[in-house]
Amino acid sequence: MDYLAESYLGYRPKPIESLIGKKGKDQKSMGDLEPSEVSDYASEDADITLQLHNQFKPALKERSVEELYKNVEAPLVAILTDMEYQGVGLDVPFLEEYSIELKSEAVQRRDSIYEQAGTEFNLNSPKQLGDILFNQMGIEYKGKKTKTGQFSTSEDVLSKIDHAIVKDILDYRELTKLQSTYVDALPRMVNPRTGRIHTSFRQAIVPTGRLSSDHPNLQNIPIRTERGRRIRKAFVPPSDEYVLLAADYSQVELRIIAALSGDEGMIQAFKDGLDIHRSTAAKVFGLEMDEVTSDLRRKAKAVNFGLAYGQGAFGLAQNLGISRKEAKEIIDNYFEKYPGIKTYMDQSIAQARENGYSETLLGRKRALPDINGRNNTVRAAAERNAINTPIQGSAADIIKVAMVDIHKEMGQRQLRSKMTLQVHDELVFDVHKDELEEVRALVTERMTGAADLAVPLVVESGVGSDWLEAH
DNA sequence: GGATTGAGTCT
DNA sequence: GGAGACTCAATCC
Repeated sequence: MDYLAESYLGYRPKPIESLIGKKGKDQKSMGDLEPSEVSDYASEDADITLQLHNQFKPALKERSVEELYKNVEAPLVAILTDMEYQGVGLDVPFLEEYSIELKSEAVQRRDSIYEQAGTEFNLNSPKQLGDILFNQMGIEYKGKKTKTGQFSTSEDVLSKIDHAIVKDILDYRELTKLQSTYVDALPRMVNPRTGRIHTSFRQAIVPTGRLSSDHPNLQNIPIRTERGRRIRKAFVPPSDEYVLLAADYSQVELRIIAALSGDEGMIQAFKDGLDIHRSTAAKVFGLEMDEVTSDLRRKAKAVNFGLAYGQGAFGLAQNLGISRKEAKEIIDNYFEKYPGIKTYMDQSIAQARENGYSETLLGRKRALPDINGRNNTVRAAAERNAINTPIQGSAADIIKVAMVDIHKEMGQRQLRSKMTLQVHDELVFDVHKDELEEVRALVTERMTGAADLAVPLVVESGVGSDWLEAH
């Protein structure tokens, strides 16, 4: 190889260390190279590829992740490429109309704010806004300062203030966020050749194994508020011969917690197909299922949710606006009723401490060098990673397996339908109307069957002429 | 002009 | 003082 390259092409192979460095921050990826640093010669590329192979082959074996690589990550590369090429349809005229609507609303809010402040200023500057509200207008400030010593004007702080100007500010923020980040930005990203939006899915960014998406990020399209949701109406199929299919895993992270922990109570709740938050509330607050109020269900839901992140009493209290004492009681009660989960979380930390890493369902590993550190804050963060990584990462493993299965089967059956997006627990497809029932069944079956856990995996799907309808 | 900060969007 | 991302506008350097 070296001989051929050098003698026939006058090329001297570069040692691989010059490209990837030995370790840590010295590492350089192909993406970091200037165009002038990238070879014009296929032989040099091939040589570099071989050297990378020689580096990574033993490294994969060392970490026992050859199967994960061979069966999941490597096949996924071409699938993501297909999805990126396929792109998604965007209804540009719809967004152009919506932009005008948002703009006129925002202007009304802005003028109202200036009038109440008695002055005009840069409303988009948190620094100027904080000065106006808490110095000039004399509104009482109850939050904590930012790390640069400024007043925080975050939604968290503002929403606790009872003042008309604050409602206008929060409204203005929502309107301008939607407009600048989505409604105006997305049409500019339409590829002139395809007339569609082509995101980039990145496979090696997130330490837990999730994908990320950028240029544009299609994994954070709004859904929570009414104004935000409307943006999803702009995501459309390629023609009227197609519809959108959206399929998502129901409560996948909580199911993974149940399965990995082996907690009998939570496993049984999922086997029985119960409303898990209601079931949790009944257990924790000592009630029958039909005695659970919406407020108690909300609290149980917050605990279930915070669980996956290693959240403590402080965080739960903050989240629910209750006292630390009450939050602690709820959490203590929770672990008493779900003892398997408490044990599992302690074990997750203990195992990470012994190994120096956390591990997912398919053996993906995340190094946690700070897990034995002396700095309490840093160590606590590593302990939360030790809890969260197997949960978030196993969910990532599972949907990736489903994507590989579905893509393969769709290819073998020569279907015209295409997978277009992945949003962590959801897959989106352009589906030809003739194939709708076949694809819906295939997707549901493969997603459901992507892992064999102690609890069932449940998939919900919807169909529509836009992304909002498909949900 | 690039990097950082504060804010806000998603799972 | 809850996990993981990306983007925007203002501001800093």
